[in-house]
Amino acid sequence: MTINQDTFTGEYSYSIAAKGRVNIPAKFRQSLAPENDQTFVITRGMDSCIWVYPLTAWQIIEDDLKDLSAISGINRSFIRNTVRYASSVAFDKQGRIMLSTNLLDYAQLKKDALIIGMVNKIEIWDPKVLAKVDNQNLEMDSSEYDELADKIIL
Amino acid sequence: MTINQDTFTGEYSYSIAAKGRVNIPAKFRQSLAPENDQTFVITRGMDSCIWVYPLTAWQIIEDDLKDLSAISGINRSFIRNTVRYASSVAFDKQGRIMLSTNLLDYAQLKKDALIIGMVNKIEIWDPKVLAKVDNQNLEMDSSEYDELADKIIL
DNA sequence: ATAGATTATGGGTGATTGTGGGTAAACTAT
DNA sequence: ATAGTTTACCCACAATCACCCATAATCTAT
Repeated sequence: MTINQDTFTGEYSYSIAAKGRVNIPAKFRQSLAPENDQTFVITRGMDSCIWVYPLTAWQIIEDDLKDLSAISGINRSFIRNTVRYASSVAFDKQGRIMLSTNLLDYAQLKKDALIIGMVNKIEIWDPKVLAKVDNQNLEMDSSEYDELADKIIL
Repeated sequence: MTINQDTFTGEYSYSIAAKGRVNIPAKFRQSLAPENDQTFVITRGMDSCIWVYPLTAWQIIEDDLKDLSAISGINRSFIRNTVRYASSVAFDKQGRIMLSTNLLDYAQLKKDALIIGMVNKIEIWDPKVLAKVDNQNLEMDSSEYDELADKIIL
């Protein structure tokens, strides 16, 4: 039973085969709404990881970007940086997607991959890289964390 | 599976053959709507790059330009600079288009070309030139950038 | 506990794509 | 008109990718 359509939670660890393919957890595939055509959009995340969006979610982002005029230089570089590394991928019969070497390098992925549900999107991490980032975040001032706690009631 | 008709994302690197031909990435060719007749319009970009539009998208731009009054000097020079270097090109059986030496010089293209999907259009860059422009943008005031990021939630 | 179904992971093959070059037609300039 | 140059179109090869099948591991249900 899935919680919500196009909503992802939980952590899964998979291995990346020689061809650069990773499995999308079965649960995530099931919660992907049918109108996505078994297709995700993968791109660079803001941390050293890969972001994976359901196709329809990404289309909304694209529509927003289309409204930005290219006459403004800021708009141009924003658009460029946002879509530059994005590409759509459908998963194969075994439920895997192919990752480009560009994205693999960016996320420092080698053999093992950690796949994490991030509500509206999915993140793919190298386990060691994520551990490092986690430690850094612990050292950060926790006041910002408290601010968030006011907004979201757990 | 393409994301949207006449919509382009992702980065591809190609080489420019001796004849000044560049490949249009297969994915871009597939997402080009059939009514474009395999034809693009290429012109100078506002950065040091080449802009590539689907034919039908360019026709809309031309219509918009027609509505600008020629009484204003700004309008006249805007129209002139926009249209001056534009020409339509169809890609050959291998999916390549020919670039004029004029455009090649303008974008400082030599051997390698970086092709970037910019949602409604395509950009062709020399890798080094783009790297330089990227750095400049990083140094720019980021407050406007943050504003955009607030509007478009990734 | 066992059988059946589902899931994860590996490999193989044909089709597609990128890239180089070749040839004939079209265009330019003397 | 003719020689030289450019352009359009075609073919060929190598590398890559999409698709299919096979097997092992895991989960589900009785």
